[in-house]
Amino acid sequence: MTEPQKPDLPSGPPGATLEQQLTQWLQAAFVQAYPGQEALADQLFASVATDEQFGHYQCNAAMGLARHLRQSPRAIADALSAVLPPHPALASVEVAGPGFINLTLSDDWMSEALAAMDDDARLLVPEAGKGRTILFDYSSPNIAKPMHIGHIRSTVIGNALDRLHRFLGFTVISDNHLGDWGTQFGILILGYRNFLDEAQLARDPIGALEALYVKSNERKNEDPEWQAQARQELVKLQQGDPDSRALWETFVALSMKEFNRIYDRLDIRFDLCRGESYYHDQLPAVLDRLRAQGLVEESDGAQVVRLDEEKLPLCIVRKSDGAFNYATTDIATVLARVEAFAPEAIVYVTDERQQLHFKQFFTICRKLGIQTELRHVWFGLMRLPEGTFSTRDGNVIKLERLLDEAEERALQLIQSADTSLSDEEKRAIARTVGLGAVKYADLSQNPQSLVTFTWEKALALDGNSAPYLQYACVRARGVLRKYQESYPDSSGLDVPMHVGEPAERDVAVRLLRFPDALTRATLQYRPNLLADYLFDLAQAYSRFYQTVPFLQAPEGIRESRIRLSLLVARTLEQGLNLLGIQVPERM
RNA sequence: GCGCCCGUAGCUCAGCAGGAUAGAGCAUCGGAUUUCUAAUCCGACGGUCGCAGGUUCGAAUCCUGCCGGGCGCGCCA
Repeated sequence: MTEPQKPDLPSGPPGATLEQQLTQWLQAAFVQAYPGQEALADQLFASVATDEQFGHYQCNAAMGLARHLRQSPRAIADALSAVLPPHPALASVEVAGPGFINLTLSDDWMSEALAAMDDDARLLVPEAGKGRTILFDYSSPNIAKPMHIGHIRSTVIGNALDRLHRFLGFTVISDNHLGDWGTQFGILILGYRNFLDEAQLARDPIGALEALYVKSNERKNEDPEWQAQARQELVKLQQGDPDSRALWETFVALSMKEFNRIYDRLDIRFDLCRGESYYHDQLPAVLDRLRAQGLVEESDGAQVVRLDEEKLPLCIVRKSDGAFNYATTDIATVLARVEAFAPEAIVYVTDERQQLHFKQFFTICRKLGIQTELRHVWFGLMRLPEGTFSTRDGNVIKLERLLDEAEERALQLIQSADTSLSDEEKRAIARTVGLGAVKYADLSQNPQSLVTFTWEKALALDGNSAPYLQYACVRARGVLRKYQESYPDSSGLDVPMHVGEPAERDVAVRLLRFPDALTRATLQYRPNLLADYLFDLAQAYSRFYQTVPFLQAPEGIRESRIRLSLLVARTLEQGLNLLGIQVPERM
């Protein structure tokens, strides 16, 4: 359930992507050429050619089918190409090597397809998620602790998945499941009552709360009496003691104020912000329900669910001291979400350390008869070159400091450039560029790889980075301005999209891959696939920009290239926006 | 001990529904600006895809074992 799935790309028009159309076309031919072998048809699919010397798309299925059909791959490829009807998109279909079927798009078709893309607000991306509801659970920081760089992946990746699914037409509910309940509050309240530094609280609320927690927790670890008092405080809070409750509300309010400031800065909003406390009073009912299904046993005083059949460790659903823990809360949360929103899937975005927990609690949910797909999208832990960071070791890097630093570096770069921009404009650009760089650094790599944080990498402003993409976009838009200055009397851009020069064709072919790249990135929960695509498109466009004249080109071609540039700009901007990254007007 | 993940160029990483000579960025070196934004482009250099087996016409990609690293394994979330 936590494994990445094959993309369940919708098949067939209306609203099929180019790869889907070509795949259908190949499969139909296969069924015709090999009646009675329909079961093998789904082995045929079109994919982007590995090398453009072979064409734009290819189908490699003949080699794999040879065994099943007891024919040579070459014969199969030939038999297929013999029955393949002409395809409007293709200039040529060629069998090569051992049995590759190479497909080359026709310039005329690309020209028309680009015009259609230009006319389409969705850039030809099908609404694969229309009528479907999905809930995303991401970010989920802990109250009374600062957001540090360890929170950025869940927040940024989760938000990108959220935006991507919305664009595909899914009804998305984003929910920030705050860590706002549990044992830590007993410790914190006790610390507050004994060590409070009011001046610090006024100056730096979260820093003050964090310090209180650390100090109180240290005392707890060496002083059994203190530990007992902390437990007392927790019991008082959970029993609804007004003083305790008021303190807790203060902690939550102070933290949320800070979190919201950061979310605003990150350009992230949640539909819901239901922390663990929201489900607190539903926990006894969850235990009852587990008991009613005969799932609960007692072990060392705790209530547990055994998962021996699934070869998983047992899961504690109520501690020996009578308190509930996170597993029970998570089950309650699923039950409440299913009842309130009836989503077809609930997706959790957290780091890899929680994999076992999710396997356990997903299994229990299935035992309870929950049908909703539960999926854990996990990513590798972020660490520092010297090792894992932790609040205790005091080596955390706060998220805000990272963002400040990113903006600062972007600002320095702008200052050193010769531009006519005002200081205010420069600061605005630096904000967009710096934030984009930080987000892109996380979104452009495979989520599952472990990330070793370095300032240099997180803040890179060149190469495969957000500023590169933003810059390509800004330049692509800029040509329109120049064109209008140079040709004020032009009759407009209502011209056919010309696909002639190799550099122009490279851009055209890539533009038309946008629907496939976006759909795949979304349905596989892998924003880095979209980032890869955007970088590839931006590179192709930069080459085009550098090598092919626009304003000097003959009339007609000139307008076509402006139009192509604008389409590139729209595509890049749409893609970046779906990653949560904005594009400045100038840079 | 058991489980999950990672190991690809000097560095950081893509690629992994098996496919044609293994890609990019950074770094290094050499070029390009009377012309659309040089935060750019072109070229060079650079790899026994951790090791060893296996499956296959074909393996960086799938399977097994080993080595190295990260993380997890009943009252934290």
